[in-house]
Amino acid sequence: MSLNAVKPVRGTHDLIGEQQRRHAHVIATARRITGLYGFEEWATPVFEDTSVFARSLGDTSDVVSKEMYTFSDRGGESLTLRPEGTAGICRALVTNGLTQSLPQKAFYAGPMFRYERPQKGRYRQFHQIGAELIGSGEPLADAETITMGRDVLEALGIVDEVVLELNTLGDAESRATWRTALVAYFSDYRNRLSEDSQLRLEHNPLRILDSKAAEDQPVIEGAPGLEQYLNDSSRHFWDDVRRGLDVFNVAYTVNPRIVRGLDYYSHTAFEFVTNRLGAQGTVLAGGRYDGLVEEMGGPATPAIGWAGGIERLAMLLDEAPDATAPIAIIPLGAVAETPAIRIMTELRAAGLRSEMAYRGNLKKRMERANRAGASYAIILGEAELASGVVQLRDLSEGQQREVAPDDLVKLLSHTKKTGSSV
RNA sequence: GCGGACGUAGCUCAGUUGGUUAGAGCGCCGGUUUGUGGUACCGGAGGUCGCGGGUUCGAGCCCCGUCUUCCGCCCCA
Repeated sequence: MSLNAVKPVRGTHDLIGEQQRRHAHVIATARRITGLYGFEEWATPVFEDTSVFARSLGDTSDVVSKEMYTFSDRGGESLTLRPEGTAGICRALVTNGLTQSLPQKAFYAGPMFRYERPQKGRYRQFHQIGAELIGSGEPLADAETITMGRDVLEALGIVDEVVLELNTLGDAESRATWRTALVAYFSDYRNRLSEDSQLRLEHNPLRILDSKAAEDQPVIEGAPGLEQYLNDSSRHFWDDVRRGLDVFNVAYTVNPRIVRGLDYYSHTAFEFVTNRLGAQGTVLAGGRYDGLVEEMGGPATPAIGWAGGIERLAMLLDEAPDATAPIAIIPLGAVAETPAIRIMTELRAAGLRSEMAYRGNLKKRMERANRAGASYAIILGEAELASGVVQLRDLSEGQQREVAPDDLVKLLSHTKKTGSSV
C-alpha cells in the first residue's frame, strides 16, 4: 500500500470476488425460500428519521446514545442509518397504508449500521436478510415463520451447524408479574451478583439471565422461571407454538435464558445458534413483536419475524459458489477481430458469458483465458478465416477441434461448465 | 466504552541478545526463436518493516502515543 493511500472506515469491508459471491448466494437463497412461503421483497431506505428507531427502542440507554449512526442533515433533522430492518418495515407498512391489507409478508436484504467495536462477524456496516409476517397473531404463524428460517439455513447447507433455541416471553401481563418476582429475587442476592449484573438489575434485569459472569451462574440457577407466571392465554400460545413446530417437523430446544429487552416483544423468541463463530454465535434470530406497529403510529397489529446476519451465514458456507466460467474469444491478427466480435456477440445473445482480450499474442491470451477460469477458447486467425472455421478448444480437457462458427452456440449451450476465477 | 494480542512485499510468513544495500514461498510481469493455457527452467518488478514521536553512534527489533485487525467484556434492536 502506498504512503498516503486512503483507508476504509473502521468496521467496514469491501465485498469482492469470493466474498461477494458468498453474500449474493445467501441473499438469493433466502429470497427463493421466503418466496416459497409467499413473501415478497421490500426495499426501504437505509436511513430514516431518528425517531423511527428511537421509538422502536424506547429509551434503552446505551443502544440509542452510543450505538447508532445518528447525524443531522443540512435542514437540521436528525437522521439515523438503520441499525436493523424491522423498524423500517413497520414504518413503511404504516406510511403506505398497508395496515388495511393484512397480512403482509415482507422479505428484505441489505446493509445495516451499528457503532460498535468490530469483531469477527460483527462489523459497523454489516448485512442482514430478514422476513416479517405482519398481521397474523396465531401461534401457527410463529411456527411457520421459524420453519421458514430453518428452511433457509437448510438450503444454505448449514442447518447441521446450528441448533434452534426457543423461548416464550409471555404477554405483557405475564412478563410484568414475572419481572417483579425476578427483581425481588435478584435484589435478595444483590451482593453475590457480578458488578455488571448489579447494574443490569437497575435498568435491564432480564439480561442478568444471559450473563456470562461465572459468579452469576449459581444465582441464576435459582431464579424464578417465567413458566410459573404465564397466564392461561400465554401458556396456551406457548403450547400451540411448540405443537406447531412439531407439525412442521422442526427440532428445537427450550432455552429459558433467551430474553428480549424491549416491551413490544411478546410470546415467541428464538435463535439459531452455532458454536463455530466464537462469541458471535447467533446466526438467525427473531420473535413476536405485537406492539411495534402501534409504536410506529399504526393500529395495534400482531407481527413476527426474524433477521439473519449475512456475514456470519457466509462464513459458515462450506465453499463459495463458483463464478460462471466465461468463453474466451481469441482473434489472431487485426483481420480476425471483426469476425471474432461477431461471434462473441452471438454467444452473448445466446446467454453465454464471453470475453475477448484486447491485446497480447496467442500465448498471453491463452494464459489470461486460463486465469479467468474460461471453459473454452475460440481461436481464429487467417488460416481459419480462409477455410471458414474456428478452433474450439476445451480448456479443461485440452482438446481442440475445428468447427463452423454457426455451430458454436449449439455446441456450447449445453456444456455450461464452471470455473474458479477470482 | 473496558481489558488483551497482533501489524514486515498483492497473499502466507521468516528476520538470531538493536549492527552494513530487509528475506522466502506463492502470486504478478517478462523470457525459453515470435499460432496454444493450466506443469518445467531462467530473469525481473514490488517494502522508507501500519503511522508519529522518543532512546541510541546505530531501531523491523527497545520506550511512548495513535490507527487498524483479531480475542474477550459491555451491548446486542
